[in-house]
Amino acid sequence: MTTVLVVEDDRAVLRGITESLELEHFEVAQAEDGITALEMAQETRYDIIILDLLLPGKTGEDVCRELRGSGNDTPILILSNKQEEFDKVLGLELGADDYMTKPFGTRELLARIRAILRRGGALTPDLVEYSFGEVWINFKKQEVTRSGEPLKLTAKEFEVMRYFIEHEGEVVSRKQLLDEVWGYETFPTTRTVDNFILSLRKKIEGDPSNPRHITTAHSVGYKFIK
Amino acid sequence: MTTVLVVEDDRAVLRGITESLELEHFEVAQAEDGITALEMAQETRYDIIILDLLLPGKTGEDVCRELRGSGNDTPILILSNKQEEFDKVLGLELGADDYMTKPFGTRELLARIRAILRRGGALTPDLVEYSFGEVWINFKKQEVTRSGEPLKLTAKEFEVMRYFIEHEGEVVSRKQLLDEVWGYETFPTTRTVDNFILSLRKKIEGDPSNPRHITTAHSVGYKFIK
DNA sequence: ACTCTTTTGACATGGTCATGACAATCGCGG
DNA sequence: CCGCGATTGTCATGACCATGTCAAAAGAGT
Repeated sequence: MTTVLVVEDDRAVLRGITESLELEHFEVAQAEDGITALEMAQETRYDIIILDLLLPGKTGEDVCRELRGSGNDTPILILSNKQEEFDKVLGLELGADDYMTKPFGTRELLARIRAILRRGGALTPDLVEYSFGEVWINFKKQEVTRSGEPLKLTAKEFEVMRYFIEHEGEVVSRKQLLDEVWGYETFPTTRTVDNFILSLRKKIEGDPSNPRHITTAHSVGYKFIK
Repeated sequence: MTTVLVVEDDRAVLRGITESLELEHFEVAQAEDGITALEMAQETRYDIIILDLLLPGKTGEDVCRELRGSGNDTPILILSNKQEEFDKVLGLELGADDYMTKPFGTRELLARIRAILRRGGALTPDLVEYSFGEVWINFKKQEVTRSGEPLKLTAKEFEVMRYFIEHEGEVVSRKQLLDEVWGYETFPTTRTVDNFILSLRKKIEGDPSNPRHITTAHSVGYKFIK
């Protein structure tokens, strides 16, 4: 079981991240301030630490530096609100392994976590190619064909598609999609999701009005079937 | 699969190098101090070792000398912060195969790694000549022609082109280009990339406003197609 | 100092996405 | 089996954001 320490003072974000990680079967520990985080990290060995920069008590910067100073080399993924913040920190040779600027979708967060963990050891590689029915998708090349015919997806459509594929056979709610693909701090209406479904169906389904792959789970969400 | 051992105590640099190498499909092992590095090198046979001179525990100099002393002839590429440092070391007949002074771009690092490996025998030769559509490029001679007509690319344009060619068919993000071609310690705005795309298109595309080879992947990056 | 290259900034343009209206469909209870 | 409310399908619209493009500033090399 992979253990993750999430350090984040914004409860909403903390909860969101935790839920997403638990959904992916990570074991999650939480800290809401720098001092607690340090204590926890020194006591327990986590596989990775997700660390917000802006924290009460001690900043994430402090936490990071003190951990490294005490010889702790747990991989750290920094969350910051602005690009510039991290640039500054990077200049200070903080010793973090990666960083993300808010807002971010959970998909990206998970991808980065997996990338970091993969560096340290063994973990499954990223999804590059996938096919179902008459459709072929190559995420690396951002190319899609249906029955051999190339078709165009937008960046976000690729992301939604990827999410569906990674959760093949599961019912995913609109909220889940919004959180995971769009990110916590953006609040489009659920109508937006429907529209992406619509446009995806038009593109990948043979008969868009009788979808076979992206099916509706009424009053719950959608389900992708290979 | 080519294996590389990177020995570097600055995490940011270590991470940068690791990512670049992994992006180029090398298998990367990491060490952050001289002692660990020695152990790893004696236990496993790597195709090449990237070795920072300034290390905690044992200096890169020590590591290099001890390896050679014990009969290990794995190619070594030295990284040093200053020209003088290496000059000193070179006088000591250290037995390294090449060296670079920081800061350096990833392109240069990769070029040197490939050069060293090629000497040893195993690795595809460098990209010397390449053609697509009406365009011929000779990287060694730094010459380009389109429909037989010679045209001039700047040094950086050559590098961007080379990166595109080496990643033909893949979508590459602006960030990726900045990291890989410009090097991880420079932070030009992303506008810079666009302008290089613009100027490359003007030069190599028959109809620059309808690019066939350097295509746009909206909100993601660009893609080179042969 | 001059020239060529690279970077930056400004503006125009086009694509993408979010929203709301309305129609169609579903599920549930009668 | 029918009807009603709730949910989803569908489309048109406008705002916004990413990119195309150019010009000028900054930097590098000679």
